[in-house]
Amino acid sequence: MFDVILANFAMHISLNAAETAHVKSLLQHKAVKKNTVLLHSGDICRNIYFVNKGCLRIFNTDSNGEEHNISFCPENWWAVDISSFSGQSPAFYAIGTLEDTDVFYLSYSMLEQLYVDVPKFERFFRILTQNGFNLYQRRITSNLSKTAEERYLQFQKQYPKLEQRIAQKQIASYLGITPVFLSMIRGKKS
Amino acid sequence: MFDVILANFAMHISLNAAETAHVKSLLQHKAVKKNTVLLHSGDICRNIYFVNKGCLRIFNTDSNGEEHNISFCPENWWAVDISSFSGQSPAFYAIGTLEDTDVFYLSYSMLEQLYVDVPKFERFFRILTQNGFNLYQRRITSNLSKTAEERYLQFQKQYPKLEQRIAQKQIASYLGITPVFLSMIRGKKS
DNA sequence: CGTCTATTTGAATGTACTCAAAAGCGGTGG
DNA sequence: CCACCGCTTTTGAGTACATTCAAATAGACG
Repeated sequence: MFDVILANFAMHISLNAAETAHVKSLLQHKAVKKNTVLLHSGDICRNIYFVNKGCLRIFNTDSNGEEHNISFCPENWWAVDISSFSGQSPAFYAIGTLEDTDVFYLSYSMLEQLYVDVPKFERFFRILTQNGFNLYQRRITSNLSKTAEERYLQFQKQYPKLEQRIAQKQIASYLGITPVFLSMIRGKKS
Repeated sequence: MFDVILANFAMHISLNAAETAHVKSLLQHKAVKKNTVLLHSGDICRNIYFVNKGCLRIFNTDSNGEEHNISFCPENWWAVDISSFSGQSPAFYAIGTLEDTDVFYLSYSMLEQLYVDVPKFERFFRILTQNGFNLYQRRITSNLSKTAEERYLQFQKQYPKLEQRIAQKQIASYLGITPVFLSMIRGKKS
């Protein structure tokens, strides 16, 4: 049950038995059906989610009512609107499921508690934020310099096998192109 | 001399006289000529820079030799390749001046020291990273949904007056368009 | 002042979009 | 289990946004 998330923690910090037991006691779990919204844009992001199974997306709906996916979160990824969560202010982004999904989550107050009880989690989430920062930075760079087709190939590398699990229109939204154009890109290589 | 950077710290943390004196003693200062590279891509990013006066850019040179600006850092901004700095590993990005620039900077070891001596700086730089994370996230979202012209108008808002200080080709590189096309956009509104 | 680089302008091209219609696929109810 | 409905994907034609190439003009710096 907890093995995936404990392995995730272990990527950046080492926990002893007591610390492991403590974090397990704070973690909450939820099974969520496909196409459910966990966080609505404008609401306060009260939880930080870890995907144990399934897939989330983080997206924004623009003034024309069009949704733009900024990130996919399959197994072993964390999802949060960092600005909303850290300031407990209204969210710019929404978070929703693309498949039936199992998440672990920590509320804001639980995480604050965890920081006090096991300070090394400060380090863990700092590294997580830095990695995300870096990932987005590079994504901007590659968006500046690459064509839609190149970005599509990069998506395939970054999210192996995910393409088979989610709708094309979700991928198109992530790439910043229309579903029609993505279909053409995919068509011409076979 | 230190007033701009102290005001910057004060945006997120409060320092007493002793703490202020301590951080002043750790901060190093450098005046750098226009068009100088402070960090070369591939080198290890050993310092985190604060722009006291002038303007930096953070950029990457792609495989075709083309430079892509990911960020401008005028007065009151911080500049660093966060991945390189935090891991003391080779940098993906380069950092250079667009004007004669005055920077304060902290080396990696100085910052580690500062974290030990004045732990609230952990908080300060965590917030800085979160803000950057958020900024880049939103930039990706807006790049997905907006035309070059809309992004240009957004650039003007985000960096007031900066347009007059730096070359058009730098702005075009930031927007992800050619200098030729930026010239056309600018031409048609007058 | 002269040289080098940046910017402007114009023409032709390519990349990606819109609109429209057809085909495919998934879920639901009979 | 099959038929139907709604949504997603494909395909095609025409269009708009942005690029490349080229040449002329303007600016910056020694």
